[in-house]
Amino acid sequence: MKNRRHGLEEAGIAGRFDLPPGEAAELQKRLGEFVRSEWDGRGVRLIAGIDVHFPSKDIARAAIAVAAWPGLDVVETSCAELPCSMPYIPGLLSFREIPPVLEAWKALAGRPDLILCDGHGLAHPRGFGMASHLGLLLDTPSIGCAKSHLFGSFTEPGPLKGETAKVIGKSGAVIGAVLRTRDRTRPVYVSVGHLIDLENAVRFVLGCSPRYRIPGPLREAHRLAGRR
DNA sequence: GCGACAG
DNA sequence: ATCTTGTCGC
Repeated sequence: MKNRRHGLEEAGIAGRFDLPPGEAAELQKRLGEFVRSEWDGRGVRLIAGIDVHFPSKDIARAAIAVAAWPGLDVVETSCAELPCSMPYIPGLLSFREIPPVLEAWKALAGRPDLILCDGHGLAHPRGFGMASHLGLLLDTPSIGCAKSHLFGSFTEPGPLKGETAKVIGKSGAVIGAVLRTRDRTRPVYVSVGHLIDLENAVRFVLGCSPRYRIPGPLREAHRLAGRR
């Protein structure tokens, strides 16, 4: 776990999203060293839900929905489109989806305190999923909230809202949580992105899901990025 | 070698 | 992710 200064030194390569698969995977391993999984207790007022849609084979459209916490009213939105930098390769999703997200983020008037990502964070083959990649680049606390499993072993959580089960990595460490956000509905997969711990990540995802399986901000971003 | 594989 | 309406279940 290196410090921010080293991160800045690697900024040049850190901003590359069109690398060959092998190089992208190597970069993930290096950048993963900068990820912090501790929450500093900062106050949260704005949560950004981020999602990316592909209106055509080679166009990526990102949408950000900024919601107030804990009320969840959407206070701002932003969208941006860019040509795809890479094809979809399991484990390298961030290299395909982050470019337009960075554009949409720049256009935001407010500065979100927390990012909710449609994908995994530490629960990833190299411990550096999209939520971690984005959180590190934006130096903002981030949470991975995926709709399906990618990496690690887990058991089924109980059937009621709020029940969880651990996701265990190759080393035996807890790398994520399977969380039921609605009674008798498929769970979501929560993991640390950056600058937060798993317990708080689960707490925020649950707090953002008063009614539906998908957290409000993510649901809204998905709707904004989708077909028009 | 075989199966798994975020969006 | 995308191609796509109605329909079954809580």
